[in-house]
Amino acid sequence: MRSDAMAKRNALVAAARHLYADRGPDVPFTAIAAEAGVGIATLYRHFPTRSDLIVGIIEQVHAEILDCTTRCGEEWDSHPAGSWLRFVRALADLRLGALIPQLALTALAETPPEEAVRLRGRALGAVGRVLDLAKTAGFLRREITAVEFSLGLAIITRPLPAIPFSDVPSDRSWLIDAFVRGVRPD
Amino acid sequence: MRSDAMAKRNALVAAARHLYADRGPDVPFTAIAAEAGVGIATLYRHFPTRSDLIVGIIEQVHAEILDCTTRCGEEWDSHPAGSWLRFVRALADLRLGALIPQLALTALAETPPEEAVRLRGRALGAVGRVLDLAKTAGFLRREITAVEFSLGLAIITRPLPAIPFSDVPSDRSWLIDAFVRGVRPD
DNA sequence: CTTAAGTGGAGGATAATCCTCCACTTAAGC
DNA sequence: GCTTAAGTGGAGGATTATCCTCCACTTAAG
Repeated sequence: MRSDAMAKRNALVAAARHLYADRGPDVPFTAIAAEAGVGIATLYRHFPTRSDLIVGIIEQVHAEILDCTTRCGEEWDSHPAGSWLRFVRALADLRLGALIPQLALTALAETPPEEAVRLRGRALGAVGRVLDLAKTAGFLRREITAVEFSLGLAIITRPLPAIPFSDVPSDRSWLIDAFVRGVRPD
Repeated sequence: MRSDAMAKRNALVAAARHLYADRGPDVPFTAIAAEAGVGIATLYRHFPTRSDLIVGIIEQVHAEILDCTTRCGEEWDSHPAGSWLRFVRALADLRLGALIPQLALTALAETPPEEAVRLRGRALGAVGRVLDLAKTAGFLRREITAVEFSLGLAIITRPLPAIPFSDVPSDRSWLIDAFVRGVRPD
């Protein structure tokens, strides 16, 4: 693949991820191409279908999740409590919630992209290993599974549509902290 | 208003509320009319614009919120802890989250319907009064506001699109319970 | 310099919803 | 019953939006 083509491919994934989070699952292809600063034909060349594009995003997110779990595993022994909090916050920062409708889309596609399913499985496994550490350390109730935990975090970081009531807080770190406290054993 | 007209109006609000929760903010008018078992003309007669329909839903939800706060206030003195838990769960059962995109829609409308703004204010006030009881009783951190609390509950009860991974749990009461624990003072 | 990979964006094809219009139905009062 | 005005259904033209192909043009890389 030519180097300029690769750069544009990456720009497209980034643009798509950003717009999906911002505007929901129906962003027109033209908007994604425009955001990436390329023509529509380029988008179609790299990602013939929406599914292909979403798989591209999932690959990127998958790599970031593995980063989080790896870093957490390395830090764990020296500062378990700090590691745990950082891990949850880092996972929250990935804004997994923005992907919820996209995951639904891929899963509902005629041909469920097995690449996406594989990556999902690996990410859940890695998160599960961190959760085991947390359970042993007493930071997390034993009955909470990796799917539940990740989905919970995704739900509370899911982007809201713009709600122009001035009193609606945009910062959600208090909710994430409440989540961390709420999943602790009594 | 003729009695049959009134019945159809109510059916339309119920149908719209149900479909909005199920299918998101873009449900076509034809689907709402069909769900309510009436013709499109009837929908347009009662609710000339989408905003009117949404205000209708908000009126219904508003009444239900006041029910919750009133009941909670009456029970409070005999069983504070039980009242509090029931209140939060009842509020969660209203699935306020399903309204999030609709609220955004009304607020973004050219003419923000002041009726909706008024009802929102009253509901927030009533919830705030219950939260004050809870703060005094030590169930809730003092710094959490009525808007934050309601939004938090809305966020965690917001409907997910259908995600056909068999391991995704549909029950969310564990999240609500974690929320209740998470908002307690240390 | 050559050339094949890569690109842009106009525009026809397709799809979906909106919302009006008017002949028909029915509740409710007499 | 009968009258009548409120209420109703749903077909279909108007409008809007996105999809996705096509081909002449550009450019990286040897």
